[in-house]
Amino acid sequence: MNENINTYSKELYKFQEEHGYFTANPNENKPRFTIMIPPPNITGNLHLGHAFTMTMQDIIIRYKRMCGYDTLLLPGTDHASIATQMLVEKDLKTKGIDRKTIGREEFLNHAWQWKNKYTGNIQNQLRQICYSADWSRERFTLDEGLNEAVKEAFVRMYNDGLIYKDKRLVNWDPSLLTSLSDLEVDMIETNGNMWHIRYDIENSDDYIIIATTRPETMLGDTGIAVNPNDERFKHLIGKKAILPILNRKIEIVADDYADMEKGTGAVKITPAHDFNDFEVGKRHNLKIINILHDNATIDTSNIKETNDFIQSLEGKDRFEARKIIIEKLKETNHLIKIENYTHQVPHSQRGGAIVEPRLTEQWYLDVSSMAKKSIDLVKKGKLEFIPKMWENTFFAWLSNIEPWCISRQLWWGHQIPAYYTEDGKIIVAKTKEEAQKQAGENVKLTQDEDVLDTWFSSGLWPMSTLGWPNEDAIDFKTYFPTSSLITGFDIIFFWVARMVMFSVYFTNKAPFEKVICHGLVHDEHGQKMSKTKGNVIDPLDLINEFDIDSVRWTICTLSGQGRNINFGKTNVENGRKFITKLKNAINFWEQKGLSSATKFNTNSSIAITNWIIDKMNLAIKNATKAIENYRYDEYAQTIYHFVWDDFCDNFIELSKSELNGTNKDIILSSAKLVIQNILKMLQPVIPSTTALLWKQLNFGTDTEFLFESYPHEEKILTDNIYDIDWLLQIINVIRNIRAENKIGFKTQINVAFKAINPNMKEYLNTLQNHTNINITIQNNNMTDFVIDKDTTISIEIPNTNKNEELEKIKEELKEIEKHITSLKNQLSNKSFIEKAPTQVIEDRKETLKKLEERKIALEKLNG
RNA sequence: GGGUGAUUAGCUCAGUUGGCUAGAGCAUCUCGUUUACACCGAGAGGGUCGGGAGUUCGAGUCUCUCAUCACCCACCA
Repeated sequence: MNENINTYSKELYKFQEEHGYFTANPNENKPRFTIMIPPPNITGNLHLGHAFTMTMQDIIIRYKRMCGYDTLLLPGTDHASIATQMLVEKDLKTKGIDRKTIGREEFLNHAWQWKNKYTGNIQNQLRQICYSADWSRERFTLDEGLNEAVKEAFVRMYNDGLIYKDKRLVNWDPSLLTSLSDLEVDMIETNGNMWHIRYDIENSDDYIIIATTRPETMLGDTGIAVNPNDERFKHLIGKKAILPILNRKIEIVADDYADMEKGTGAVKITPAHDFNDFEVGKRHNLKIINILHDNATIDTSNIKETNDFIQSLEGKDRFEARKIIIEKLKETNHLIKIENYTHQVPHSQRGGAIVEPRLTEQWYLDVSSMAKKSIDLVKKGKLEFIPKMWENTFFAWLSNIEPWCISRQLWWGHQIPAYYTEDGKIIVAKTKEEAQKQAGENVKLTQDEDVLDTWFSSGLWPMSTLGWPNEDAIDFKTYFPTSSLITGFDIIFFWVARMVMFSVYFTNKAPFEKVICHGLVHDEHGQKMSKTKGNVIDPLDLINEFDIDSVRWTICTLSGQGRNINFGKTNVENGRKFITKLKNAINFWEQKGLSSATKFNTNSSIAITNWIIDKMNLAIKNATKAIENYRYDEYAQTIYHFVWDDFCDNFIELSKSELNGTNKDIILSSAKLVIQNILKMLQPVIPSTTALLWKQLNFGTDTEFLFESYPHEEKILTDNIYDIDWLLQIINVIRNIRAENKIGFKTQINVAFKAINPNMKEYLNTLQNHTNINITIQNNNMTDFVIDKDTTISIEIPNTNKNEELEKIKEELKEIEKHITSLKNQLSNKSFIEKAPTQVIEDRKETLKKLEERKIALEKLNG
């Protein structure tokens, strides 16, 4: 029992993995239950959030395995194109290597090395948390099969006209030198300035003032927009303004985009560097002048109105140029006002560079129709979100979705299967050979340099990992669509929506039946975990400090339905306490001779064994309901209370006085059954501890314990169930009396007792002898060992001389009277009687009756 | 600006379709080593369920409204 559970856990897992216990078998004639891992990025080690989501998956898989399913928990990792490339580049930089000098191929070698290292770490970590995954089916988003799937998907969608190339503004990361999708851009509130700049009107003394947060973009201004209804500027529409410094003449146009309330009401238009301006420019045929290089330094080559000052800006960083231009505007008296201004500025999610809209040619995927289909699928109930509220989020995003920019100017990823002839013709094909065939033997082809957005391949994950595009693959036929997806709500857009869209498009089916969205891990006070706050908890540290099962148990108890999972070490301490408590309880039974217990037999039972079996049945019922509904917290809580309150505090205490008597074996056999079922119910959550106990108690083999069948409710003769709450009351009252030495205490317990209890007399005698307390039975309908329902037991301790208890009785009387009055009022209310369901009325009457009995009893004691 | 969710005991949270005196864990206080367990046991205190209004025989639960907080989406004048 003192074996180090972490060590044991590793050995057990190793054995089970090596013997293929986690391996799915499509040939078995069993129902299927499949979960795909949300593939972790190979950018680092697993964090606590991963531990949560993976443990939740594993719990349900282990549960289903016990329920007789052929389970598949498919593991794998994601190449995480942009994030990984960034880290590999950074890593190379520390070695003094620049990616551009070593070239694409060499760089990819480094990236693969990186991949192998981190995949290894991740695999080990998953094994350490007992993730019972089918490693024979492990996949990586850049492996051969997935490459095949990605190419197939791309070619098909291209041929269907959904994938196309387009030149338009795109979110550009000037640090990583790649395009980004809308989702990869974070708007961050930033303190900045609003500069008011005067633009003079051509051939006039008049002028117009515009406000901007990015004055350097004026180099690319080709117009000014005012609202057509704005009286202030109506007279200027159609006239030309003179751009300061450059003296470029730009047109003043009327456009609804100009908001009269915002800024000065007049807005400068820079079509090459602002999404809205681009649209305005298109409407009014304004020129597009690009003024930035790809790394966001000033590019003067497109500026016709150049001069020495402009020349001096060439190659300067955008923010430096901003300062210089502001100074110049001050000098020339064009700067009217500087305001402090907080606004949302787009930052790259990776690396944090400020994103610039940039005019480039990129590949886009038109997702509008698959988005619609995906929405329908959920609305029709073919795909269910748990909790349901996330469906709204899903709908909201999909119902106004823009074309998805899928190309990235990176090396690490799926290279786009598009080939160009020398005269610029595009051929899209899965292989170069195929493209060559289409182009003709002698045509020189070069493949598109770009790679695909990493989410393109993860979007295909549930299909590609099972063998798609080969729809006859045995795994695909057997395990697709999968059962449940368990993941954090933060990737509903990035990942879930994309998987649904692709799956709907290619198979007309949802890729899973249910999506379970859990909250994100925060610290114990609900604060986000971050390195700067110093509140990050490493799951491996936790496992070392406590143990794997305590951690898994804690994860289970905390996995509620909320948005935040508040996690503190105290939680794990409590988890460990629970497991210790269970071990101690089992230890008690071992000492009492559990090993010699015979098989539990319904026919030979006594009050307390029936009671505990009844409680056990209730626990099994509630636990099953909870886990079936993915209510991990309720699952854990149900078992917790059953083990701690019913099994330990009450059953053991009740049994103690019986264990020397004739009922010993009956009690031991019921204890054995209960322990077995507790271990089984806990196996999905704490697989190692339960397996070890299973072995040590000689219930069976520990390594195969995970295949034991999940407990079912045990049959009891229904007329033989005892309500022994009163017995517990007696025990506790006596303990309390002894504890507080309350001499002169009188109390009375009403018995709602359903049937014969053959041990009654013996039990009471034992208690009397042990405690020197008088126990008398009132309302004496008792013939020897029978207690009727209305029997009242009173306990009395001699030497009445304290009135502390009398005070308490008086207080309770007051409370009861209040309650009785309110119940009586309710029951005499005509509308209540007419409208309330009969069950409710009956319940109220029953309560009233009980209360009145209690009142009489208390009054007697009160004297 | 649009949306979603939250607000219940000192803290962290449960509370299924409205139904008996609103629960748990932790924390606090009192008492206690009795046949496993001090990683323990017995007990106690602590809540006008964010404010207000409405529907109902009955509201923590449904509707409206206000307030505060969190998150998501959109927005670089």
